[in-house]
Amino acid sequence: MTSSEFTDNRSLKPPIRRTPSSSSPCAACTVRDLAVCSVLEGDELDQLNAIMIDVNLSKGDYLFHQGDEANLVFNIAAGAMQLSKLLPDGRRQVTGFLFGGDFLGLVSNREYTCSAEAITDVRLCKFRRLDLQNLFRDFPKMETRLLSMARNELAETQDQILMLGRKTSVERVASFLLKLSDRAVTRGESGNPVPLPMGRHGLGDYLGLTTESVSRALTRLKNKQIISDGATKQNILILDRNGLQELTGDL
Amino acid sequence: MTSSEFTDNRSLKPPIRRTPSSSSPCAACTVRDLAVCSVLEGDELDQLNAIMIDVNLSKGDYLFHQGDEANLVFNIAAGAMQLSKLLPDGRRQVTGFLFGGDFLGLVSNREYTCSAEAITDVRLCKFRRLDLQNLFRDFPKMETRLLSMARNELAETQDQILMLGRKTSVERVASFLLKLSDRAVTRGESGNPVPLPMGRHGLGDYLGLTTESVSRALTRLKNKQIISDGATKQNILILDRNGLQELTGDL
DNA sequence: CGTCTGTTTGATAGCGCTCAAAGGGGGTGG
DNA sequence: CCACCCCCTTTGAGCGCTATCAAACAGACG
Repeated sequence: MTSSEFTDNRSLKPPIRRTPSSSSPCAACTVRDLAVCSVLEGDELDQLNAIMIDVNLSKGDYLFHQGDEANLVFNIAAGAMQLSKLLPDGRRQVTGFLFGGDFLGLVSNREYTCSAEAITDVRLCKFRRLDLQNLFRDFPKMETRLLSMARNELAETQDQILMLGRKTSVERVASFLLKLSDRAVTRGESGNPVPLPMGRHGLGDYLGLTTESVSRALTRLKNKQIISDGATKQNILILDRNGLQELTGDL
Repeated sequence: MTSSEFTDNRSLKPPIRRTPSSSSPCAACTVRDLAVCSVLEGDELDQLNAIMIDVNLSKGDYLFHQGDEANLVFNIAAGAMQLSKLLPDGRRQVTGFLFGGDFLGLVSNREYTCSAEAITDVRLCKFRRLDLQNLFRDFPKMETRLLSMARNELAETQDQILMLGRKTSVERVASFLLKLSDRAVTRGESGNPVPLPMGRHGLGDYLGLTTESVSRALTRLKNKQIISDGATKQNILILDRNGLQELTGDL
């Protein structure tokens, strides 16, 4: 394990374009520096590419469902996905949103513990779990990288727990907007206006609120002149970032 | 990565005692089969032992605080600890309880993202993060094991998110009692009565409730004859396990 | 232009929080 | 050994935040 793998990469700089050192499609990937693949180069990428299958999803497609046998893992190349868990009576909890560079299937052992739905058109790299496992044997640094990503995911998840357990509806929405903005910056976008690929329903199910409560929280933020509608409802313009930060409850 | 590392070990059997194959203290450890160390043997354990420092904590002691520089990681040998995050205004969220065999410090990169408090007397193995890192270079299987543990922790954390986001107070308490009971079984205990080393306050801060709400939920379960007080308030007797399961909301 | 879906706004209700006080158990000192 | 005290837990009364139910509104699409 290199020492850099132990450092915080939650605040990654925008991806740096590399000069293609190989003919594999990976070489041109725009999110490679964010993904597992960032630790591989040249010939190694070719080997990864050999076991990779391209998959395209349309908005609304489910990639897998909670309880499906988890033989496949994925790497998101472009687009956004939503992970959710369902209670038998229909209550739903969205456990996370995934974007380009995110790894999908890390948690699962025997079966997927949640469902994965495309909330935009999505392009992803599919791997048979066993194939990837075999590659780990040759490139242990991939496992190191995956552990590092798991560590970050765990840290994020615990922030979510704090949010769900102790924050008010406005604090939750404020925290979420800032987080989404930061993530957009990580992917090399401006982060303002904040892109909201998910609907209010998905948002509510992520924040532990109803769509109505999300809507009311947003209205209150608008009334306070802290945010405003972007061009569409899928975009929110942050007018007063400091004000928004103060309303997160995190200070 | 061996294929067994990809299998679900959330339902581990009670620890199997090994015949000591080495003179290191680890050989006699009762939770070794649950911990990172389970993948090491004989000579390898000696190397682990060489960089390990024994630590003892009394109930109430803090091992580290949120924001401290995270140079150390730990393995809990015996006792129970409580991890918590604090908001500036004093609201607290307990993110997890750790028991024998659990790894402490997995999440952290630069600094600890939460505080760790001993809720019973605790014995633990302390490692300098860098020392352990170096050992990973020699024994990549430790990293594999750690990734497997991270995967399980992530799965548990997502159950917690579902609970905090979508469950009622009674469902939260019911889920928690069953989970704690299962964990006790994993450690080789009976699981009934359920040991509750944490106070009602810690419990509430874990469940996203107040102590009063926890108390009321427990009272309701007692009135329904589903649980009853154990010998002390630190123990709860499950009278009707099926009834308790039905009240978790998970069916 | 009409329909359909998703969002916002409004009125009301309920669950869990807050504030308050009583109950209980363990430890300490007399 | 008992009495007292302190802290934790339980119980009670009332309130507030978010859910629920319902309807108006808006935007996308045919």
